[in-house]
Amino acid sequence: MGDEMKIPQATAKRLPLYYRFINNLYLQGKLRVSSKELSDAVKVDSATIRRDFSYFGALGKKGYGYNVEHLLQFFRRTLDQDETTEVALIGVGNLGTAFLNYNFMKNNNTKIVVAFDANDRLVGTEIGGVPVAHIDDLEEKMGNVSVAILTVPSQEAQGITDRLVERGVSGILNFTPARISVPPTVRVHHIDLSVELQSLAYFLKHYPL
Amino acid sequence: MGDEMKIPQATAKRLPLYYRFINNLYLQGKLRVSSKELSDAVKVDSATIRRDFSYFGALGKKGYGYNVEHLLQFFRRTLDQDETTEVALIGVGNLGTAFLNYNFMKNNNTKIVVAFDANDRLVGTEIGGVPVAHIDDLEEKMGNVSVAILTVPSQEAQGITDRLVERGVSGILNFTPARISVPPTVRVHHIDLSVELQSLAYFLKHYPL
DNA sequence: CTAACTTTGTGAAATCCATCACGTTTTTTG
DNA sequence: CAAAAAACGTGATGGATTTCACAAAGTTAG
Repeated sequence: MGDEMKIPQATAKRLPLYYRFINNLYLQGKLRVSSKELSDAVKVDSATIRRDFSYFGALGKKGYGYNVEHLLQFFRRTLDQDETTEVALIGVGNLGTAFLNYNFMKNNNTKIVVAFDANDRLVGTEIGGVPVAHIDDLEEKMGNVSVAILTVPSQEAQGITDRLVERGVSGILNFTPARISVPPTVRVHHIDLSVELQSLAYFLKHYPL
Repeated sequence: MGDEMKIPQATAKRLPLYYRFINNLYLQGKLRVSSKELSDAVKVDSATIRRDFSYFGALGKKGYGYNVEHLLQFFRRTLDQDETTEVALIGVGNLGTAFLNYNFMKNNNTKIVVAFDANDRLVGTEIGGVPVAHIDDLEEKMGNVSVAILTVPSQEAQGITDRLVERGVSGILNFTPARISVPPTVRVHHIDLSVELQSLAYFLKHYPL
């Protein structure tokens, strides 16, 4: 594993974005790309892109740019694109349903393999090709997925989280407004939709561009 | 307007989060709260919370903490909670529908007032209390909303964005994987669901906790 | 009232990140 | 082939943010 453990987190967060755009270029048949072109596409400063890539060594050639196929293969390896990460989704409400129907597998190595909900009307059905099980059977039916998407009502968030952690989940994408507590070995990414909307509104009013 | 234009962006992004938790405390009848307690609740370091608050002056009292009601009133003013920001939603697919059904107005000063889609079957209906209009009538029916939520297919993203910008929208919450181009006077926040999921997977594999 | 305790607000240090600026290498053009 | 242009990789810089750590001020208990 880790050749390079020293990649800045900010860089790591951009890698999947780079990967997607490089893949698009590849599909379009482009052979080479410069940091400037990539910058226009992903809206990240070209110097930042070069810096990001440089953490992995010299991927480009001076005066030429980057070879698209080479870059793509590199990112595929780095992002483990050949190995699918299996994901469980907890809470098949509006948002959960949207994710199940969303085709995450397009340019993506993550796949929702099972969903859980407390609503008996949903249990046993399939949504977006994913079977829905009862939340009571969580421990029994979640297999060995290590990542969970949490789209339950906030009140349930901590309780479910505790069960997920107990079951060995090591990453949680939390869409509930609740800030959940986990042991230090578990990573949580929060996506708080109303905070995003409110902070956008705040920026608009107080940080005129 | 701006008494203090010098609040760090990182702080500004946390304000809505603080607001929500302080509101919860208020509803629970708590009279005071320390930065340490708040830290446990929102999972932000207590020194960071104190620093954040300090940009607005001395909101607390040494040895005591912060008076919940006072804090709440302060944040309500600061975040313009009394003035609702009207929002338009473009693209009533799975994700868009989820947002329409989601009750954004709970502890929130933003409200989706109109939605647009190209599907004639949806046009004229109401979802989550929000009327759906045809995308062709965008200019005519969006009133003077200044914020838009973009949940259209990526291919449409740039075209719709151009029309929104032309119509005077100054903030866009972009849920499409496309990186849209806007003039420098328009603020865009990207929420890229598959990037979030992939980067979480990457962190899990490469940044063991 | 005093002593022990609590908690803020903030200098100072540390960290993290983005960007500039340019030497170097390669490509392209004439 | 020579000169001009393109574009990388990176040292250095500056800016933003987080965190430490502690004096000052207030609270609580006896």
